[in-house]
Amino acid sequence: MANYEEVMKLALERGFYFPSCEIYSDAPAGFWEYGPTGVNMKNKFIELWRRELVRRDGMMEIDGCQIMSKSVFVASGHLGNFTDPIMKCTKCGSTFRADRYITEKTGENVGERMSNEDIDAIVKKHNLKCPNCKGEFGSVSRFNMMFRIGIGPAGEEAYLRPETCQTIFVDFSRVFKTMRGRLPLGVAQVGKSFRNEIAPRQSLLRLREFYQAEIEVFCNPNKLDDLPRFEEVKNTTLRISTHDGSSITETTADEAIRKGLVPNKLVAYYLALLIEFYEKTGIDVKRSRFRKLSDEEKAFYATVAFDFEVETSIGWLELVACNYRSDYDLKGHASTSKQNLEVVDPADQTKVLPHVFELSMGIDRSIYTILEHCYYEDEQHDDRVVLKLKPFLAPVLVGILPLMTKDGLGEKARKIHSELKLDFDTFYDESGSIGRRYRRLEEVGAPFAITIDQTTMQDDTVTVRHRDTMQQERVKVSELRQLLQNALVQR
RNA sequence: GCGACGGUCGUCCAGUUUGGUCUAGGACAUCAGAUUGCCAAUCUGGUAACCCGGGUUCAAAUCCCGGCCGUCGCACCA
Repeated sequence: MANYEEVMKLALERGFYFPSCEIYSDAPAGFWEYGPTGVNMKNKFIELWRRELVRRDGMMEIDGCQIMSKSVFVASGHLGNFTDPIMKCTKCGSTFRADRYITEKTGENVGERMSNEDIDAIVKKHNLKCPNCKGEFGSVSRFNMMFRIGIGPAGEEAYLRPETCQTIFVDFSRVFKTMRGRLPLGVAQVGKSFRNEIAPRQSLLRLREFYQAEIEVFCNPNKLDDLPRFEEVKNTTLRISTHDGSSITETTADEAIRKGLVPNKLVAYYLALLIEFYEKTGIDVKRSRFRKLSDEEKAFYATVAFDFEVETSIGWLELVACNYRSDYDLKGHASTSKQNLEVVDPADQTKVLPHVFELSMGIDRSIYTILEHCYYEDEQHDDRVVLKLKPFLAPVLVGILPLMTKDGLGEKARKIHSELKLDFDTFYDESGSIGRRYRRLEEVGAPFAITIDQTTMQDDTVTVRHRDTMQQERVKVSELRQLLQNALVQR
């Protein structure tokens, strides 16, 4: 079983990801870049997401801006709810969430939206001191996790979006009208989001700038169990856990509804699509769960929430937040923008403000988890490191290796390479021993290596070596294309 | 953001205690050549690093200060 350090080492050595601005000593934490292999794999991950979620369910994909006006975040609640009151000890510098600390110590109810002055007053009244050093607290200040941006010469207030979905909400009305939408309608988006985390940590797992793949399903709240396509997934297994993770119930989607574990068909349907998607990424879904969040854990906009979590070497890792956001967002944007965001449900010609169920996926965390779950040390063969990536996620699909360069094998291999390289991710390598070249390819997860030898010169066949088994078979050059194509389609 | 510990070739490590032979060493990786010709072989040669900035000193990888980053703990995680 791989651990975080081994994955990290592989990522650095093989160009999956590495720290941003690393040649400068003032490079801030929480920013990482994808290298050649990483970006290739990420693109393929997104393509799989498109195939298995967006196309499968007939969703519409948009690509919105990362900088959005202040009003958006007034409406979304991020400017109000996303600012935490913080107080700092003047002596030892320890910082605390003011509202939580006071409530815990005094039982007084301190809302996040209480003014700084009022909170200061409560601190004075109870004569609260720093629990670490008994020092005095300074006055309360605010910490907002959003990055503020000044637009144009006037520095007009705007923000980098803290979640991609806000562009979906503000675009919803136009997309629905112009694309002839019908509820329930999924609107999807891949892009970057930005959060000024206090303590970014563990490379791809908690970033300040990160990729999300979000799906917002707009639905008629009165028809959450009216979903014929639920039949497609009714037998799909869902693993649902209590909020503390103490027990996991494994049931079909159908049964999960009957047992009351999932509130309705719409939610069950999308959880099922999600788990079917993750199964195809190569993540071990037996080590996953949909954890039902308690009221305290839920985001401010969510009424029902499941976190899709996967077990990794550093514990359970949240990959997707599945929130039933009700009409929180559209209502907020409707009232702040003074636009009517209701739509007509053609089935009964009634107007309705759609509710939203979202699948908010962390791409970077998913990439990390795939790497960790696919990392394999083969003890049978000198502890060779193999990334058992699915062919359709592998940065290199096939390595093309002449056994040696003389006797025309090099030319022959380059010819085969040029016939394949436009349609497949290939890697040509003629340097060093054949064994070394095989091992290098395994480390970036290449499922196949084809070797050109003397026999090739006689009968136009090559050996195809399979990454996981190291088995080889002899294949006609003319059949390579079909073989590779089949591997990509296999799911 | 606080505290503890740490930061040397792509990776891992030696050197720091006691400043001087460090013009920074090794292993693996990588590149070139030779050799072999189906599983990290061998030989030869090469590329390649003291996190950044200041200070102390005749002399700093080594000591001091500040910053940045990392790991862990606390806190945080819409």
